[in-house]
Amino acid sequence: MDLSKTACVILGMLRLGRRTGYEIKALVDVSTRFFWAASYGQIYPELARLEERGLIVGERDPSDGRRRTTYELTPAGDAALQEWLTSGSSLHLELRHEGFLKLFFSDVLAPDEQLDQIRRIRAEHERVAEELRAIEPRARAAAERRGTRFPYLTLEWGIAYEDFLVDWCRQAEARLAGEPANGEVSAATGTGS
Amino acid sequence: MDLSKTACVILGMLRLGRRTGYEIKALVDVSTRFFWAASYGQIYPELARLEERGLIVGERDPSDGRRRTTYELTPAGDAALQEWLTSGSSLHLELRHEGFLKLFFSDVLAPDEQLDQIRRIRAEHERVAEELRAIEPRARAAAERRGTRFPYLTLEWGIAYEDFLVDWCRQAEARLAGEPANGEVSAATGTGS
DNA sequence: CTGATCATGTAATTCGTTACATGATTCC
DNA sequence: GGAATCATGTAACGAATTACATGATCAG
Repeated sequence: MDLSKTACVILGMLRLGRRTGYEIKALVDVSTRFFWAASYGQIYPELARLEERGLIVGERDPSDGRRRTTYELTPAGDAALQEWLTSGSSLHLELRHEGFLKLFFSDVLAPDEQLDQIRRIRAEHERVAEELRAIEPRARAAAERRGTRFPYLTLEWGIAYEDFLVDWCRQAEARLAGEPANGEVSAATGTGS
Repeated sequence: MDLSKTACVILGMLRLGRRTGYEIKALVDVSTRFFWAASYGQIYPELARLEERGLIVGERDPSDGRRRTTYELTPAGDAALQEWLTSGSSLHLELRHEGFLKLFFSDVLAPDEQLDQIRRIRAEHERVAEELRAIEPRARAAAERRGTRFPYLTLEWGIAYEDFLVDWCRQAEARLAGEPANGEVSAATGTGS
């Protein structure tokens, strides 16, 4: 079938109910965004392609004036979603983390700047963790209303994930602050393995 | 200065010593790849641009036959690297995780397929964790040889990160296997909070 | 009546991967 | 001699963001 990942996101979101492109984008922004983002520039063209392929159907709201098209899955679209979900093909996995990239090269910095580097990473993840916790009540309500379980589970994961990163930073900061900048200062003590 | 992230990777790698494009790519593949990847299609054009801007200089190996150009930082390149490292501009942070995307939509699957979904995520991270552990001895040796600390620290992070993901999956699997598919079967017990 | 939100779209650009082409050298 | 590795590049493509343009509706 070769669907783009954006197409899969759209099919998945429509499986939860008929929606406009605008609504899909808004949903993505409070749910999958943290592990799979999507922008208008991807969503609208993809909606057109999916309709052309018969995987979704759009219905133009007759109340003309503000134009508005809600889409829903066709049986073929539902099948395509199921196929993607159950196919064992290799999972796209990609991380781009500028904070750790900077940290990787931080040997050339002064000790206090090195610490700052980690603190900045931590601040970033504290911010995201907060963002996720702000979403949590809504997600819980949606789960009960819709009788779904996995959107909430992935949110729990997101919170645990951000908390892990924050904790790791804290520990690294402590280690870095505790140990001398490099082996030279207290070479006598020796760091055993 | 507006450098591309690929440019920053190159400057950082050259800061560790003079290298060819090929060597930079090989280094990236065993170090930053896990949080910042780069391909030949990015590296070679970027090397040309950086030389044009005077941030690096290439020296063509005179032993012609196999052509080979090693690059090193200019003082301007070194300054540009420092500036990027210490600038407080917002950090690019992006995750694309198809496994969790599938998990998000997994309410439509049968219970055993739901479990498989998490197992596939876990298998993936177990694989990466192994990969990182295989790199560890080389990284430790390189750290001692070069007297650097942060490349090794980020590797430690990578291992802890993958281990965290594996653990989370294991726990989610246990929860999912333990609890009935949805509230209907044993609604009497009630899931407190 | 004004700003926020709903709503749809496109164009330009950037970023990045993949595949291919080429050829030398080194190790077995 | 042949396979693996070293080495450099480019062309085509795909993925994604950003900025822009447009306009309706709704809440205050």
